[in-house]
This record gives sequence, C-alpha cells and structure tokens, in this order.
Amino acid sequence: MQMDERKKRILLAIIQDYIATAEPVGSRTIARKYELGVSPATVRNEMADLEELGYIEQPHTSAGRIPSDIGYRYYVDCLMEKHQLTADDQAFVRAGYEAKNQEIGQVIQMTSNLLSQMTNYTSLVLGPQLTGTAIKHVQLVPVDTGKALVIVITQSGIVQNKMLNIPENITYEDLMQISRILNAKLQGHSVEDIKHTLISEIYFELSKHNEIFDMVMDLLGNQSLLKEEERVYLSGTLNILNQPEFRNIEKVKTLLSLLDHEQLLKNMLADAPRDDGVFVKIGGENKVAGIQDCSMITATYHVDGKIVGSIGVLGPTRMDYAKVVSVVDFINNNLSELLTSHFKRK
Amino acid sequence: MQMDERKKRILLAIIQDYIATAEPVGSRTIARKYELGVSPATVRNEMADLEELGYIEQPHTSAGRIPSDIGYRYYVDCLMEKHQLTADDQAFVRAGYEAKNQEIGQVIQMTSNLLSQMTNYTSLVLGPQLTGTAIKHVQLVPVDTGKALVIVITQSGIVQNKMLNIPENITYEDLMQISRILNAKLQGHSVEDIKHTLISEIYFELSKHNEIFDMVMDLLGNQSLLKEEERVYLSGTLNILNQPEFRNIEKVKTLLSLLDHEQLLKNMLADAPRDDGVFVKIGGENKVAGIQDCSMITATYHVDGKIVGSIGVLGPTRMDYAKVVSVVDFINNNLSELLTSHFKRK
DNA sequence: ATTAGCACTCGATAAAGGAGAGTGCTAACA
DNA sequence: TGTTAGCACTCTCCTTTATCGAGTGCTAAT
Repeated sequence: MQMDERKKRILLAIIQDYIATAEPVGSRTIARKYELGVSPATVRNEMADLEELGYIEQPHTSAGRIPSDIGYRYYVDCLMEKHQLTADDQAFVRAGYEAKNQEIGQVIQMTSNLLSQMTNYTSLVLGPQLTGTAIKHVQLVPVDTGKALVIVITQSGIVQNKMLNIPENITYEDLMQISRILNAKLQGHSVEDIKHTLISEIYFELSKHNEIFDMVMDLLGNQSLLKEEERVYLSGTLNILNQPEFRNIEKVKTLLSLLDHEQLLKNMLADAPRDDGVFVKIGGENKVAGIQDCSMITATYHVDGKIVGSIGVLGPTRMDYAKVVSVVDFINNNLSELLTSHFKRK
Repeated sequence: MQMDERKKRILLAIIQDYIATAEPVGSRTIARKYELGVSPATVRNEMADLEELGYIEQPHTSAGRIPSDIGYRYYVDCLMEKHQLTADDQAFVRAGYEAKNQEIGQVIQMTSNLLSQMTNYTSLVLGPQLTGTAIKHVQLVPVDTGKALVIVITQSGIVQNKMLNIPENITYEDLMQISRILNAKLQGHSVEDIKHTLISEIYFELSKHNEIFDMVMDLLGNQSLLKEEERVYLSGTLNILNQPEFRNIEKVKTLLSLLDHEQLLKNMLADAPRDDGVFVKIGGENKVAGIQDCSMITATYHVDGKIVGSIGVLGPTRMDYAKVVSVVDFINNNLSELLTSHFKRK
C-alpha cells in the first residue's frame, strides 16, 4: 500500500486536529471540518489503511484515531506547512532582546524565557561554550596576606574570578608585576594556545614566581572559570501543568524531577544539529526514560560561524510542531546575530 | 468549658494521628491506638467538646475529626513534645557542611538542601544581607579603551564586579593610581561610612578623576553589588508533590507558581523572629493568598550577633511541626556558627 | 461520670443502565 | 472500481441506584 495524496491530506487533518484538541479524531470530524469532499465512510477506509501503515492508532475500538510517533515523524518530515511568525511575535522577541542585556547570562536567560513564553512549553538553553575564546585581561588582586584574587576577562566579555592562596611573601608590587607580564603574554590568546606554545616562554620570564604562575595556569587550564556559563538555562517548567497529558501527578513528578538533572538536559541538547536548521526528536525516539511521551526540538546557535551552544523546547509528543519549529528557528537566528554583535562590540 | 488534662491528651492524639496518616481521625482509633483507658464513647464526648472549643472540625458528618488552624496552634504552643534529632540526622548536617563550601553562596544553597532533605518539605533560605560589611579591596582593571572593570571585595569574602564605561583618555597608570587611592581610603569602611564622611575627602584627593569616582561610588551606593547574595535559595520544591493534599494539579500549579515570585518569598521570610528561636505560622495565619493551607516555620541566623538572613520551611498545614521545628532550629544554629567562623577566617 | 447500644448520616465504592461517538462491514450506486 | 449510505456492534463515559462501613450523637443503664 502506498501513501497517496488523499491519505496525506487525511493524515494531516488528523494530526492537526489532535494537536489542537487532544481528543482522538473520528472520521466524521475529518470529513466535516476539513473539506475533503468525501464522506466519512471513505475517510474511514483511508484511516484503516493509515493505521495499517502505522501512522495512526486507536486507543480502543470505537474511539477515534490518534497519531503514532511514526505519524508525527511523517508529519514533521513531509506534511508540515511552514508556520510564519506574526509581526507581533517577532516584535515580542525583539523587544525582549532590546531590554537591558549587558551580561551574557542575562541574554541567555532571556532567550529561554522568550522560547517558553512563545511556545507555552518548557525551554532549555545551553550557555555558550567559550573554551576557545581568547583572553583579554588577567589581573591578580591582593586581598589579604596569603590571599589574592585572580580575575580573567575574556574576549567574549565574560568576567570570572577565583580566590587563590599564595605564598605570604608576595608583595603588592609582585602581584602587579606578574599581572603585567601575564597580560603582555596572554592577551589575545586562547587557553589552548597558552597550554601548547606559550608556557615555557612565560616560565622563563616569570621564573621568580613560578609557583603563582602554576596556580593561575591551573585555573585557566581546567577551565572551570570559563565553564561557569555552560549551564542549562531553564524556563517555563510549569507550562507542562497546562497540558492535558500531565493531569496525573506521577507524570508531573517524573518530568519535573528530570529537569533538575542538568547533565541529563545537556545530553538531551547534545543531539542538536551541528549546522543551521532545527532538529526534531519525537516521543519514543528519545531514549531517556521518562520523556518518551515528550518531543524535543533543538537548534544550535553560532557566533562567527562557530558552534557555541544550543537551544531547545520540550513538550508533549502532541506538540504544535509547526509553531515550535519556526519559533526555535527564529529565536536561534536572533540569538546568533545578537551574540555575534555582542562579542564584536567588546 | 475548660481544657482539662484528658482533652489535651485526646487533642494531642488526634493531631499526631492526622499528621501521620492524613486521614480524619475517629473516636475508636483514638481509644484503641493511644491507650487512654477510656471507651470510644467517652472520647466522642470529649471530641464534641474540642470541636465546640474550635480545636478540631468535621469535614462532614460521619467522618472523623481533623485539627483546625486553632488546634494546630494550641498543639505547637502547648502540647508539642520537643523532638530530639537523631545522631544520624546531626551527622548528616555536619557532613553536608563539611563538604567543599568555599563560597558563601554554596553554603547557603547547602543549607537549603539540608533543610528540604531532612524535612521532605520545601525550604527557603534568604541569603545574607551584607550591606553593612566593610570593604576589603577595590580594584579597577582596564579592559578596553573606554572600558574598565570595577571589582569590590568585602570583608565577608564576597567578590563582585561590574563593567564600567570610562572616559577614553584614562590610562592604565591612571586606573592603578585611582585604585591605590580608593583602597587607601575605603579599606575597612562600610558603604554607609563612605557615604557620610569620606566622600568629600576622596573627592579632594581624586579631583583629577572625579568622573570615575562618581561612577564607582554610584555602584557602591546603590549596593546592587552587595545585594547579589540577597536572594532566596529554594530547595525541595517538588517535595509537595508527595503530599496527599497536593493531589490536584491546580493546587500544585498555584503553589509552584508562587515559589517563582522571589519578592513574595522574601515577604514570607520577613516575619522570622529577630531573636533566637523559631517562628511558626499556621495555615490561615498566613495572609498571602494561595498558601493558606500551608504552614511556614522560620528562624533567623546571625553572624557575630547581627541578623543577616533567615531560613524557612514551607509545608502543608498538616506538617510534622515537632520534627521541622527542631530541624530548623538545629540547622539555623549550625549555619550561624559556620558563617561566623567563615567570616573570621577571611 | 462513663459506657454500651443503637439509629442515623454520609462518603465511597460498586453495579447497572443508557447515551453517544465511532467503527467495520455490506450492499447499492455512479 | 472507487465511493457512499446504512446498520449493527463495541466501548467509553456519565448517571443512577444500591450497598457498605466508618463514624457520629443520643439515650439509657451502670
């Protein structure tokens, strides 16, 4: 049996109706609401075929049909009409991004907020991976005898700091001198560069204070400073409470608990596509236990063509794919642009 | 009618049973499970009295009794037996606090985690209010032409930073000089001090760079830097899903939404007692709409005798008050101690 | 004052009886 | 040969009815 044009239109109608109503769809509804010019009986025959093909299923005899994962997949790949964002929606995103967003963390959080507010699902945004960024400034600041603060400012405008225990005989002037030397050597280089080529050079020049230099390099090396931003920014977690599929508390508990495990979320975001475009993972395609009746739509944002992070929307399998795909795409592009110009400015 | 000894014992039994089972308590249960040496009929008579006194109520005829807010209040004030934490519990807290807790934010978050894990309710901890703390170090760091980073380190070990737009003609040496002067003047003084007495002095000495000084003072003055820690650290928000009173989604939604409003949480924590000891707010005593069938137990932690923040546990009115009160008290004392020594060390 | 006994109330649970939505099949039709 | 009207059938959902049982309040006896 083959998919013909009419089967496609009927499948499309079933999926659209089910997404909108969350109720199994019957042949009469299809024939009436979506003007196909055929009788319910014909639709019934076609539906029997579609079921045999695996695209739809019956919760029980004498109920309508609901789409299967395979049906949704076919819909997303072949049937879905591109949803055009309204001018209002677009304005909403711009307004959000135009608000005070000096810090990169705020930009990312805003992105997550926009995603969840526009889709009414849960959004996840992975903060930028900046391990390759160049260092703009390093500064050692004395705090107490035996204590100094290391401050690292990257090209991308991230500021991180860390308290360091240092030998007690180091003076203010020493710290300033070390800072000067470090800056002269490190500015404009990424941590990778430093590790591979610059270390010996600096060792030579800083021979007097190798101990401190080791500490600083250690700090830069394990990159814990730069990984600070690399968390998952969640938003709209409570939106699932509005979905009829989450009427029962157990499901809510399971899902909300999952959302507390950041590593899991990172894994889920990891299958975002490397290139432009949007990736859709439907229901059971997801191997993580507990979200197999959820779908996830992801994309990757870039700065200057480099992958830096990904964004995603999580909702029930019965998700408004057309809308979410376009929202994710739109916001992803906006974020990429914004970050690129954000980093240029710095 | 008066409360006599037997009425008290019966009320105590009712409340303990209801807290444990979440089911209305009948006269037979009381007479059987709690050896009072009287028949159910006698208990019934007493229960009728207790109801008239307002301590208990009937959901409907032919159900058992449940405690009223007034009943819980009487229980907390007069009947409750002091719960002694087990050695295990105490060890659990110590172990939590002994883990790596360099940063103050981590200590506060750990406190919240401990509270929620030990009580199985939701915990709230208000971060320390540090507006009175003295400044230990101020540093200006050049970042770009026209951009500098201000770093403020306080006596309490908090490090905050903020990017500043500065006149383009300021040199590295200028910044270093300004830093030196600021440090000489500001070190050891609180922001309040500075505002009132030191400003003119510094103005005189820094006359060349008043513009920058204004910016820095502005930053210190609005205290946004120091208020960073002053947020509410939540934990165990999902614990309410285990409570039978939150079977229905609407209630869950209402409560979880409330927990997203930080200002509201701050207000709720605001009626923590100023002195040592623990404050209990029961059900309708709470005026915030939406948590009138919840109770809240709060305490205030101190550093060197000064109030710096408060901790709280939120749960259903049918809460294990005895346990929670002792947990809150214990953790509160531990936190105060820990912070005091933490700040001494710095 | 306490208690056994008893009638009564009322929620919860189960059983029974439609109502309605939807199906699959058959036979007629273009 | 594809389409459609008709119809019997299935199964969920809702309502009604019946029953059960926990728990009460009252009364009378101890």
